[in-house]
Formats: sequence, structure tokens, C-alpha cells
Amino acid sequence: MSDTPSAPARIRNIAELARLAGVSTGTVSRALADKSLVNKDTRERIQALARAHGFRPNQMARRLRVQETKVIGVVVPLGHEQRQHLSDPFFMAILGHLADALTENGYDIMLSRVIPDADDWLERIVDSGMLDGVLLIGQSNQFETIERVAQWYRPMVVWGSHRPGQIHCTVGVDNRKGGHLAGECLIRAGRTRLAFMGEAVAPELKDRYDGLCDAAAAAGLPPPLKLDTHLASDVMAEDIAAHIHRIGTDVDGIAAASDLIAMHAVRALADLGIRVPEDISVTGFDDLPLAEQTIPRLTTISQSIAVGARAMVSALFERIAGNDAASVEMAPQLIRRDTA
Amino acid sequence: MSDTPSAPARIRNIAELARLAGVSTGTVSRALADKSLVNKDTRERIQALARAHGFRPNQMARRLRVQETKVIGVVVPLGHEQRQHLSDPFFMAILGHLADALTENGYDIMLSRVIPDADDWLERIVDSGMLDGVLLIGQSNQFETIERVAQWYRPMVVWGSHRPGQIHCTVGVDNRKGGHLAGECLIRAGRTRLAFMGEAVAPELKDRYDGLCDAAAAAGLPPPLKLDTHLASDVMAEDIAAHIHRIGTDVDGIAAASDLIAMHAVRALADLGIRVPEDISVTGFDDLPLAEQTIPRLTTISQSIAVGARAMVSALFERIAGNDAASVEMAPQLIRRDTA
DNA sequence: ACACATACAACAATCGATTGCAAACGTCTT
DNA sequence: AAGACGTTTGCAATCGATTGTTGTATGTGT
Repeated sequence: MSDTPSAPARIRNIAELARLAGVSTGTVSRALADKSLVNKDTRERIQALARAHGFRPNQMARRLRVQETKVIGVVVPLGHEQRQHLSDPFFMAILGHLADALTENGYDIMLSRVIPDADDWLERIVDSGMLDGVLLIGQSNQFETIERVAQWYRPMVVWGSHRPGQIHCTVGVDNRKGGHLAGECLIRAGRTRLAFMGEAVAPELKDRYDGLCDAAAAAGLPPPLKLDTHLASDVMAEDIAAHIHRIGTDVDGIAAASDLIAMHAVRALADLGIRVPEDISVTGFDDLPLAEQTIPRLTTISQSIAVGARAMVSALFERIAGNDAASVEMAPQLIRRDTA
Repeated sequence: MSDTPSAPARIRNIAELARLAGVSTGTVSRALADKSLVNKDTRERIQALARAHGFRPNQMARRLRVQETKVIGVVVPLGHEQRQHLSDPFFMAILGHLADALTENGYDIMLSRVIPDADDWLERIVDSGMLDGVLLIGQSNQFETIERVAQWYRPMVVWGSHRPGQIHCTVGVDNRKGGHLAGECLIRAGRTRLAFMGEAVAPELKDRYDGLCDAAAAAGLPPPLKLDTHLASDVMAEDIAAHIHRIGTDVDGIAAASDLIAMHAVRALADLGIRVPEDISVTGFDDLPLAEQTIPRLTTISQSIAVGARAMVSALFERIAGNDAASVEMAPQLIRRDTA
């Protein structure tokens, strides 16, 4: 015996443990999986031995063999916003809830922030053989790519807008309705010169703008101004600064494409001595936890991110199990607070 | 030919592709890896074939073979804050920067939010065989566990405080100094009845409190009040509400343990008609991008998260390469804005 | 004492790629 | 024409586990 029990030799694989226990690798495998096929005594002896040596079977090998990884890819495509950070609060909020739901079910999360340079970025992710399923956060400007992959890859669910006849499964709010609600709220506050602050490249954002236009049209107002604003927080500030001059003369109501944009706008207006909501009304979009904590509190359109995340996960599990899961479109809700 | 070229049969593995190309699997493997050992023509023919069939080698198998996964685990231990969400802005901010740095280097990220119930939670992660390295965000109350694992597992870097003589490699700010800076700032503003709002369980937070005490002692003030406050945003609100009554009579300067706590506190004070900074001064900690966007803008202690994240990643790569990387302790910085 | 069921563990194929070694082939030299 | 050499390719072992099949004791019933 050259091994002292106090410093047990490190065991690298199931075969070494098998030799140590005087059994075959098959038995060890079954013992560690706590299968009733192996004698209770043997089983416990092997488990104790494994514990003593701090041995844990290699997951890579196991997963290769059983063809099931228990890993879900959570992918953030940044086609239109190459500079946008993962640190965007909306991503993070939804990611947090996804993480909760997935870990509860014993799945790990592989996080990818993808800038779709090569056109097979999604294929590369999807058949890396590392993932049991994929959750896409946002469609970005990659609608076609997503559709293409969805034709043959089932276990994928996307946060975003639903277009009639589309193949891929989405979960999201009715963004157009949301934009409409925001518009109505501004109009009810007596605002007539509306503007949309955001970038209408991704389907979600375009829908929000269209909804805002609907509301304006319904009230007999001209189509709202479109103030292009990046979602990446570092660039956003500049964009807003550039826009802010037109505001006050041309604009008295801002529907922002996200809470973050709204917050920045309110902040920038305050710097110019323009008061919200006295001089200008502002609405956000998302209803992040943050929106309630700002001063003044943000009036915004709720996406109920928590519910949405759960819906994504359960749709994904359905699809992994082989069943079809339909898209989910949730109703947005106006949360009236202080800014409009 | 039963296959029409427009709908090529799906190829599942390298062997099928090899048969199709009339070569051996070894050649296919080398061809796809673009190794010069195989003839340029053959190589290109195989690559074209693979592309035509949309074939991509199984990563799980490859990784098992080469014993290198190109995956880094990013782990958030929630020992003291079981209810804390991943959506905490600080986690998310640092995660975003880590994601940037890691993806730039061709690594994927496996995200785990761990509630350390079993005492071998870290061992289980570390030798799952799925990871080339581990980044821990925060030490939580798991200092001993981390030390234990660090004794034999090298490629691990932790965001948090550095204690003299500790084994595991940390990156973080000098939290004690940071607390000191916050205290000095409050004291310079004429505040004498200080309080610390946070939970001094994790080493980082305890250090911040100690630093605040240092500053108080240096100014001849009594030790600051300790207002226990959870970091999870849902519970936090209640905690703060409970504390808020003592404030105004007992307290005129608050050093919050995080920007988020500070924001909530300012908000809660505003609801009670207590003005910041006129009636009470408040400092945050972290300097999240958000801190600049609130009204009033948050005075806070900067952690320079971006720099820290880069430091973590480069220390980790050093350690993966087999070199030793020392802990990094960055100097905190007071960012004076409006709240103190 | 014999047939037969039961419990347990070993054997070996398998997942899908990578890679050291050897073999086949062609070219060039002497 | 034979040997040396370089270029390509194939063969087969390997990574570390899982699992269907097979084999061998042991125990039970008649």
C-alpha cells in the first residue's frame, strides 16, 4: 500500500475506480448511477470509495454517450447593435428568469453573445452537438436566418415578435399593441407632437413604432417623429444628446423603445431644465424592476418578463420532448407612474 | 442517385461524410481542420461537401478527445442570498464584460447560479470535465469551500476580497478603502450620524463596513449603524422600508453597500419627503452605468467593472496556461455626483 | 437431485471525433 | 534499376463513460 488514506491518489476515470474496487467499469457506472441492478452493498462500497477519492464521472463522456447534454444555449444575437452589451438590463432581467427556470429543471446554460458576421452563425450553434435546445433573446435583424434554421431544428424558442405564417416559435408581447398603448397614454395626457425614440430595425421595435403610429392616426395626429437611437448604453447617450435639441419645440411626448432609453432621455431633459412630466411626457417599454425606482417613476409598457421567460422555457421543454408548442403572444399592459 | 442535390441527406458524423467522399475518417477530420497534411484538392473537395450538406463535427466528441472544452464556467454563488436574482445589475454588468472578453478569445460561457446546499457544489462544477476554467463572481459566504478547492484546482479566479495568505486568486477592489472613501465623503459633507446599509456576510461587504468604521473612527465619530439589507431586489424594498423610520432622526448619512441599495433608499426617502442630498447624504458602491442616469445622480465608489473583468479573464488564461497569476486589488475611486 | 428462476457482475459495443504510426505512391538520384 | 525521400492517405487506438447481452453463482420448489 503506497497510498496513505489521508492523501488518496486522485482517480481520473471510472476504470481506475473499478480496479480499485475490484469490479468492472460497467458495475461502477451503474453503482454511481445508483441503479438497483448492482448489489446494495457493492453499490454503497463503490459510492463511498468514489466520495473518498473525490471522484466524479466525466460529464463530457457521459453526454457523448447518452446523446443528451442537459445544456440549453441562451443566445443573444446582436445583428443590428454590434456594440450593444450583454449588460443591457433587459437581457439581463430575462436571462435571470431563464436561468432560474432552467436550473430548477436541472439544465445548465450556455451563454452566447453573437455578432452574426458569418451567415451560418445559428447553424453553428445549433448543431454543435453541445446543446439540447436553444433560446434566442431577440430576433435582431436575423429573421430569415432564424426561419431557415427553424425549418429543420425544432427545440428552439425565440423572444420576439410573431409574424403571420412564420415557422419559428416565439414568445413575446404584442409589440404593436404596446406601442399603441403608449401612444394613447401620451395623447390622453394632451400631447400632440409625438416622437418614437429607438431604432426600428428589429421586428419588435418596428412593431412598437407602428403601434404608436396607429394611435396617432386614430387621434388624427400626424405620424410620430422617428428619433433613431441605439440601444447600446454608451452610444445611446450620444444619440439622445443629438436628438434632444429638436425636443421641446417639435416634440412634447416621447415613446421610448425601452425603459433604458426613457431613463436616459428623462435624465438628459433634466440636464436641460426641461421637466418631466410637466413639460414633456415620456413612456418607457419593458417595465424593468428599475422603472419603479427612478425619480420620477417611469410610466411604461409592461412586458411581464418573468411570465415570458417561464413561457419560453416550458415551450422549449415541450419541443425537446417532441411535441409542438405554439407561439405565445402576451398582452402588454400600461403601467402608469409619474412620467406620463 | 436518390438524393436530389437540392435536398441533400443530412450527414450525422464524420464517417458518413468519409464514405461519401470516398476517403477515411481520419482524412476527413484533417481536411475539416484545414491541416496541410491532406492534399489541397482533397481538402477543398471535402470542405465543399461538408458545406453542401451543412455538416459540422460534433463538438462533444471533439472535446472529449482533445481534452479541452473551450468553455469557461461563470458561477454566481448565492450562499447568503438565496433569493437574490441573477438579474442583479452588478452581476449582469460584470457578466457582460466577462462575456465580451471570453468570446473574443473563442471561449464559450457556461453560466451557473448556485445555491450552495451540498457542500461539494464547487467540486461538482470544477471536475465535471466540462470546463477549462472557472470564474466565480463573489465569494458569498463560501470562503472556506473556495479555499479548499483552490488547493488543487488552479484555473479559477474569483471576484472578491483578498485576505492575507489566502490561496485562491481574486480580483477586486480594496473594499475597505472603498468604505473608507464613502465615509470620508459623507463626513466632509458634514454628516455625523452615519449608517451602513447592506449585509455584512460576504467578505466584500464586511470590508466595506469596516472601512466605513475606519473613517468614522478617524473623525472621532461613533461606529456607524448597521442596517441589514438584503441584496435581492424584491426583499430589499421591504428591508429598506423597515429601516427608513430610524432615518432622519438617528441617521443623516448613508453608505449603501451597492448602487442598487442606494437607489432604492433614495427612492424610499423621496416617498417620505426627505430630500437627498439636502436632508440626508447617500453614497452607493459599484458605479454601475445606471448610477449616472438616476435623478439625482448617485455619488458612489467606482469598482471599474470593465477593467476588473478583463483582469479576471487574463489571470484565468495565465492559469490555464499553467503559469501562476497573482491576485489583483484595484484602487476604488470616489465618484462625486449629486447624492453626497 | 434436478429443473428453473433470480440476482449480480463481466464483456464488449457504442457515442463521434482526433492523431501517431505505418503504408502506399510517385519522383528523383546515382 | 534500386534506393532514398517526400507527400498523402488509411488504420486503429484513444478520450471516458453507458448499456444490452451474456455468463455464473445462488437460492427455491418439487
